[in-house]
Amino acid sequence: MKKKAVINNTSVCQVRMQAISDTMSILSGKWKFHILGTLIEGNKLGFMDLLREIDGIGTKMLSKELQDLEMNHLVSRTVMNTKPITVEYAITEYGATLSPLIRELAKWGIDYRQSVHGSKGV
Amino acid sequence: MKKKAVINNTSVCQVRMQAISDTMSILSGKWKFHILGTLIEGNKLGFMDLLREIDGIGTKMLSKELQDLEMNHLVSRTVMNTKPITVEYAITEYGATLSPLIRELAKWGIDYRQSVHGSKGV
DNA sequence: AAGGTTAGTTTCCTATTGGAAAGTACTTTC
DNA sequence: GAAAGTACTTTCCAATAGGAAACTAACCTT
Repeated sequence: MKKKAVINNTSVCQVRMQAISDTMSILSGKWKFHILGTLIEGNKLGFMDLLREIDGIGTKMLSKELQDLEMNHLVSRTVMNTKPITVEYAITEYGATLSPLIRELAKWGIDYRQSVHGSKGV
Repeated sequence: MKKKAVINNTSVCQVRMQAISDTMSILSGKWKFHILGTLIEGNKLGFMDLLREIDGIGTKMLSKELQDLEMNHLVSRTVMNTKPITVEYAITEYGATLSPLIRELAKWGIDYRQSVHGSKGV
């Protein structure tokens, strides 16, 4: 008698799995959450602002990740006609729908630190 | 006059950034959320069960990711003394604290699909 | 003309990720 | 004794991710 997978064979679970893959592929990489988080905090930031805010990121990654996020309509890019050209990056209305997710992410990380340092060993 | 980073220089934001890094490093990789999601759905699953449930994963990755999750106390591993040895993997109480995060992740992914297919273009 | 600011791009290189396949080890069933 | 099931580990390889540094390019200030 062959045992069959029964727990996640329902279409509900298939959809759930797919949904998690979708979200993670859009938000993949080391910097997406940091960029989004920063833009949610401080609306409208220039390229150099972001470079300064996000500790450790380089121009290549920042540029590439911003393009990804723009392509997915999570971030808007506006070229201003200022003296030395500046660009304003901002979170879009759609991008702002990620706020609860990012809040959960940060919340869990903070609780994690506390559970590790507060009591030793969780 | 040098402009300084002002938006995220507060300790609150530093902590937030660190928290996001922590969470993401613990849950990094292609499969962690899938494994956790599956274990949250169906409590207590064997290695082979997980292999069948999680579409596309191989033995190497499943084994490695389970070890990671076990090390972080998110998943428990119990060797049963059955005829052909079986191992029961289950979500821990601590691992279950990730439920809201995973729920948000899935929710956003589902909404994303709808926003792309429902109306074209977000 | 030199140097600084903005906003990137390009190149080169290394480290990590992750998949396929085969191997290990033990036990039960045919 | 051969096959099949459990649960892995190991090896080998290819693709991707990501960092450092240099470079482009336009404009302004001194």
